[in-house]
Amino acid sequence: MSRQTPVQLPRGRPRSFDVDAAVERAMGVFWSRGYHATALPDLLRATKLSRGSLYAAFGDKHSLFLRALDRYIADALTRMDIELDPRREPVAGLRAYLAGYVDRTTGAKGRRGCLLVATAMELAGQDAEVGRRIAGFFKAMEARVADALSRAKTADKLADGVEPSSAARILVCFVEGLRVVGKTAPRRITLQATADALLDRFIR
Amino acid sequence: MSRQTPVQLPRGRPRSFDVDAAVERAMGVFWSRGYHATALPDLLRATKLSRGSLYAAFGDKHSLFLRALDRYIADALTRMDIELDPRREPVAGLRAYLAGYVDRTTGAKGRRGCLLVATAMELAGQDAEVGRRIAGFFKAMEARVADALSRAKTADKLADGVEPSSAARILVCFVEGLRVVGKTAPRRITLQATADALLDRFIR
DNA sequence: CGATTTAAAGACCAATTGGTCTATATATCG
DNA sequence: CGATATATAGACCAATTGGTCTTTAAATCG
Repeated sequence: MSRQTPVQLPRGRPRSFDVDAAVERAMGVFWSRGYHATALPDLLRATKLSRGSLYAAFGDKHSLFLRALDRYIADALTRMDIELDPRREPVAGLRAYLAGYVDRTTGAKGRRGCLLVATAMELAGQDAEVGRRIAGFFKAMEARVADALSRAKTADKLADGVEPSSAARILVCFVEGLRVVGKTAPRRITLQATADALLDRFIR
Repeated sequence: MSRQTPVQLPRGRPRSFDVDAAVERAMGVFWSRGYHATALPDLLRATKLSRGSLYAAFGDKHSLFLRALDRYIADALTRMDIELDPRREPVAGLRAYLAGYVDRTTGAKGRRGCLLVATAMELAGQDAEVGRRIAGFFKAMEARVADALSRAKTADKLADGVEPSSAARILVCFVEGLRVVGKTAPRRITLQATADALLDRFIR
């Protein structure tokens, strides 16, 4: 028996903008420009909010950034949960996972980069809130990849001597490195071949 | 018969500070804080120069940054030239190369990060001068690693099916990814084992 | 309606930004 | 010495920074 929401229903003019959409637009700005290079006017333009509304809704620039980062991380983990779904064939899942990174690392997307990697480099060392999120993301990603590799091993699809947890760490470093190298817009075909070559070292 | 330097010897008070040392100190600041987060007073404090001297010697913040970046790149390439010296055994060279990255990715060094990766993420997409330097560095690194792998292959030290140029691209992505993951200060022993596991997939 | 709440617009703020310029001291030359 | 060149210290600048606050309009309620 689910209760109706117990909060007092608000009495005045209701909120007229979509907070999540605003976070998403702000995320886009931080993603393209980085934290320090993003100025308030950029965020106001992107969210189409007034200064007052933005500060009322999010507190300050840093809090809004954390919301945007959380959104980015959640999106990435959701994507991985689809690609590496335990009901799929694990090697196919790993291929999809790598192909996704190759895709995001090529051309304009590649040049735009990755909010997570950029944030790791720009803030993770100095900002504890950010640092915890970045570390948590890498851990979560590694766990998912390791799990997929484990299932591949169970299905006897892994090459001799490949240990899932170790190979997972290799793959995590590799894909994050892809995001770095992708800033110089290498050719898609090259990246895809590189990713394939790495995975081929792991599978039977 | 080498001529004396043909430039007019300067007539006034000679420069009394070491330009290269100033670049190196500035590099340290950019390295620790990133480009946008570095303010002029930070650079003046680090270089112990007055505003006037700094602008006279380097033009502006951006030019000084490029000098610092060039210095960082030159140092990195010099290091690689030693580690991957053709007169050394190539696999030992590759081990030294990876061990160097593991070392720089652990603990305080790891948390400080890598000026090159941070710059790639912060500026490479928007700043053409920076973009060219980053792309050039990755290309130079890849060439050196590929060369070492080629020599290893000639010495029949490579596992079956390992292609030097492809494996070099994998290693470049891997080490740059290490620098990203290193921002969350993972354990040295884990990173070393991960690097070893990767290299072991390539050698016979 | 009137009370309440939120929105947008923009004035306003102190602090900081990158950068210029002046004054003055100092070091080297012929 | 006098000319030349460079150093430092710091005043100064317009523009921008993140952030607050006030005003006014709109939207919902009882």
